[in-house]
Amino acid sequence: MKAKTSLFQTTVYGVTSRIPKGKVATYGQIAKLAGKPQAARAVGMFMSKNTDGKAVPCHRVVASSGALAGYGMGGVGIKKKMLLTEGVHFKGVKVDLATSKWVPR
DNA sequence: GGCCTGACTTTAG
DNA sequence: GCTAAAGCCAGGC
Repeated sequence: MKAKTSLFQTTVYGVTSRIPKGKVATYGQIAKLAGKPQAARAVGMFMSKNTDGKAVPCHRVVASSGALAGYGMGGVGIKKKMLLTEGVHFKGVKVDLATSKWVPR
């Protein structure tokens, strides 16, 4: 079979899978690493279409404000819970980017 | 090939 | 700090 994964999707998935445990990245950050700093929406779409939750930690991807955008596997509630379990700090209903934001190298 | 939708981001008030 | 509007990207029909 042929993987219909486009170059952009491959890059986005690669970057997302690189997010370490206990850290979170923003859509804009992933988009930028993918080569399209303005493709944050497209990144989110791939996540929504993504069924590889085991290979791609889409739950570690949040909005630029640290707020959880969404999760097609149970809702942001489950997403938040997973992040908390991994050691991500939360600032109310949002992620504490000050201490849990992923810094790509 | 064109239009609509979507897990976004940024700027302005 | 919050709300509203505009902009950009890719997928699906």
